[in-house]
Amino acid sequence: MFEREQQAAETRIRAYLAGEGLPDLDGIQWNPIPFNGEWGISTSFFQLAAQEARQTPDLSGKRTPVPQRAQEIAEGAAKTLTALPGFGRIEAIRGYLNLYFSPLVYAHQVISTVLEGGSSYGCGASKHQRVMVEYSQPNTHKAFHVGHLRNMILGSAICNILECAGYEVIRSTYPGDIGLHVIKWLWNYMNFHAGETPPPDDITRWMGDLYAEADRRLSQNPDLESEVRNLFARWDRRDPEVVELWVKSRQWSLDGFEQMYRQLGVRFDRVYFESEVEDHGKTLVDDLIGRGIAVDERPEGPVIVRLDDLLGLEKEKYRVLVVLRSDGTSLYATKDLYLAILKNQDYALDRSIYVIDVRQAFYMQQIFKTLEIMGYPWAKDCYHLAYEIVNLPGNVVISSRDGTVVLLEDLIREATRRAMQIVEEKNPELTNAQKEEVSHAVALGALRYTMLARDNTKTVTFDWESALDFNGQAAPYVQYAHVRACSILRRLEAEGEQLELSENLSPEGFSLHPTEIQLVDLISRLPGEIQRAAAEFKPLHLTNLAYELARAFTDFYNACPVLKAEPEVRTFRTRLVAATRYALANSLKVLGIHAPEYM
RNA sequence: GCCCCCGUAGCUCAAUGGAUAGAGCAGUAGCCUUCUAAGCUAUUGGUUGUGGGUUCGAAUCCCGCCGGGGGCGCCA
Repeated sequence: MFEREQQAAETRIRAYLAGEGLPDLDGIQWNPIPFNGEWGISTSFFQLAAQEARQTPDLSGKRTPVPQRAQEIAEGAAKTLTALPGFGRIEAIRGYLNLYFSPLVYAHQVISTVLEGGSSYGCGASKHQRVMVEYSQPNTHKAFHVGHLRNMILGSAICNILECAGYEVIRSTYPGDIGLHVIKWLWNYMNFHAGETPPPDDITRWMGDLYAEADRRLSQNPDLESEVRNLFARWDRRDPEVVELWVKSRQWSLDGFEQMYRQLGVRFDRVYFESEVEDHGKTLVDDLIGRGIAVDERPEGPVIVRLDDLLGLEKEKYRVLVVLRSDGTSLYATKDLYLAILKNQDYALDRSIYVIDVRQAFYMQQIFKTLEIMGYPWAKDCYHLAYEIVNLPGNVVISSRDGTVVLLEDLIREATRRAMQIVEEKNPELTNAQKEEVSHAVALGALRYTMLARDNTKTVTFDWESALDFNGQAAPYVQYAHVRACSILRRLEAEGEQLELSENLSPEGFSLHPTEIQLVDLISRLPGEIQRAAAEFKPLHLTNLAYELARAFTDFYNACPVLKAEPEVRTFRTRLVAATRYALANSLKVLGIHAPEYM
């Protein structure tokens, strides 16, 4: 945020190094000083000292050790950095050069920047790049369970983060609306549930129940398999009766999904149906055979792409990708290859992100490599954002077959119920509508935060107790800090006070409390952390920052009264509270967590 | 057999190659005439799985080993 001042310091340091005949650095690496209570940036000279030692051989055998030499350089640099605008104290310690900002000057600068940016503080300028994020690939006609949750939460958060960072984001979803599971469902419906419609507020459970029932009937009585095969054949002929029911029941599923998407803050700009890309995928495979990329082993074998052979690799790496079954029916690969092409045709993408669990990592590499071999230059801009799966305690994999599923709607309902209990207890004077709003924000926020506050590569173990734990390092703590900030501002307004948020112009009148400096420091990091989270696809950086912000604000809240402060201090703190509220609200917003004004 | 991921406090997890490895939970002892106690304070807790290497400096990068999980020609 203070590039100008930093630049000035950098120029002076490099001038000093040149004057001393020391090797020049490509650029100076600045880090925040990792101690509380003061605020500044630091750089170290170990690298420089080590480089110097390498360049000039030590003949006497009594050269200064690197750490000590780094300290000498730091001290020398510190001496030349007198009267540096914007900085107060300067110190050289243990090889590090620490430049401390003049707290009030910078605090004002940070706060003003936040208040000007308002609800868009933290977001970056447009990068003029268009990126598609595909996430949520549920099967229609089946249940939605907590295993799907991480994908949706991660995908939607990544979209928000990329958007805030300055990318144009296209959110896409890829429902599995065809296949054996759909036929089974249709068979069960036609034979045992004809004419029924799903309960409007519990569609997905009903759809899932009917699927489970179909599965049960068929496994209990293998003779019925032929009926299902028969129905599949009718579907293949596009029998109008079957197609009509398929369209209608698919819509039920989609309506049910939409209900959950809305609650979870998930939305899409484009829906790609599996049914939409299947035929084109098969045509594409023909094309691949014609071009000699794919080998047609039918009828004895499937159509395959020998990736290692095509790439001339000695050691196995990409192996063999099967792109069409020996009976000519399609596979995931058939469709995924065409889908990738379609996405680029539709939107001329600069990047294409796939949010899919890590078990598909190898498969995704095969797909991208095949696209590269096909000659698509954008293949290198495809990226598989892999995340680890959600397990149940004892490393039990969630499976609808084993009956280990926790339905998403049950989880959301239970979380909301639990949150409502706590709201009733903590804040009974709220209206019923307010309680509803708060418990929803808390429950969904807690679920989202827990999922996002874990590195993508780490498995999540789902258990009810920790999923519904609203204490400690969790969304409600951050939300509560936001509520307190809102509360202070509300009281100021209620006192008839004009919220004096314009520049406070007497920076000499008082000094800042350490909690204020800490808070300002964290607020100033939001734009950088958003860029980092976008670059690394890690919402974790923002859950960390949001929590630290909340904690810093709570410390400030306990240490620094606002309403009862002296007028000048009170004005400063009011501005600081207003800035904190934006920083908290904005970081929660990109995480897809609602920031309530009361709770 | 080959490839990928993980291993940090009793538990769940953090930590751009950088200064004293940090939080939460659980435990113990306290704090509501105060801007909301969904909070705060104090306190306990570590050979960062293990052995080498690179580096001025390694939880972080490289190699080996141990333990756990996942993937590898017609599942999705």
